[in-house]
Amino acid sequence: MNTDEKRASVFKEVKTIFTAHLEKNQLRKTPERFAILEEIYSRDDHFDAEALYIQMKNQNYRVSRATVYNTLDLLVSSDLIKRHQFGKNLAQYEKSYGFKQHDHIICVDCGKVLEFCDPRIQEIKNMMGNLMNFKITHHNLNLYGRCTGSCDSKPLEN
Amino acid sequence: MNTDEKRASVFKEVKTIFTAHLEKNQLRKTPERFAILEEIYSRDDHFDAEALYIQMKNQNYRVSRATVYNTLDLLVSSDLIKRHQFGKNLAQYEKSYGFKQHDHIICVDCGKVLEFCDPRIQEIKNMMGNLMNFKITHHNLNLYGRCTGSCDSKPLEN
DNA sequence: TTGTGTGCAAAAGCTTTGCATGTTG
DNA sequence: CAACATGCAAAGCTTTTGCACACAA
Repeated sequence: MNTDEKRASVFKEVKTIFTAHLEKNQLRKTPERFAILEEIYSRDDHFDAEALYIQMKNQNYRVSRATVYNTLDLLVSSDLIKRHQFGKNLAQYEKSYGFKQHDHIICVDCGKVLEFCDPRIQEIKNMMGNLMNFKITHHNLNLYGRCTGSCDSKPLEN
Repeated sequence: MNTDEKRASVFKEVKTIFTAHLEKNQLRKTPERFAILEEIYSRDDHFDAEALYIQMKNQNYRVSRATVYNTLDLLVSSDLIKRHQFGKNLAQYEKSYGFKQHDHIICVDCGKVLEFCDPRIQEIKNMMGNLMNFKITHHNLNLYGRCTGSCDSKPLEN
């Protein structure tokens, strides 16, 4: 299966999941919602709401920011995307279906974001959930630092 | 030593640290900066910039939001306070001097924030720093879930 | 005295909301 | 056709910035 075929197949699956979620919550299956889902799953890496909005506009898809924000919330509820705030007042999102749960290392100089997995996180979640009497649903672990050598180490403006 | 004496002694120490930081960076030791530091260390728990600003105002201390934000940045640089974003577009801060490094469990229903420590985090930081060639400076680990029973489980408005 | 810090208000940036219109079920 | 979703623009909220004045060094 080539990349395009794989993308098409993944999109079919997430569309099914999203449809189920909409039906379960008696929400409407509008073309905008599926167009946004498709746009997100056609790209890689992290993005913010404005970037997604611009992307849609660039493809001459008529959509409003309100709908983008609304749909992002729905997709987070559906567990199809994840929302992050890497220390700034700007929400970042990433698609999550079919990807292993992972955490992030962020370079405070160049803003680069790498991903990693560590099974100890799950152990901590289980243990702390029991200890504190919490039903843990999700988590965020961000490690911040400087990527020695591999970035030019110029501090970011924003 | 009673609570007030302890507070006074802690404030003396953080004042020394802050003074050193200001001098090292050739910044001015203004009364506003120390008043804000004192206000922060006279209270417990997490707070946001606006709450701090209001607190100062309520005590008839004449200070501006600009100065509050400026000073919060300085205190973060001095490692005297920590900045968090618990999933919302609002920075939260907490004093950190004299407190053990810790992470947070947040109830998504009632907003309650608990703290915990786990030595495995440090191991993960060391391991990932080496693996990814990062010099890790700090991290955030937030566990989100529902505090079963202990909260009234009414979802928060904001 | 000099230039950094402050207060104030305006501006900026991200997100939400109100309202009229469109469209799903 | 009735309720919900959308588009658009305005408003909301947190944070930043510009400018004149104050004050630390």
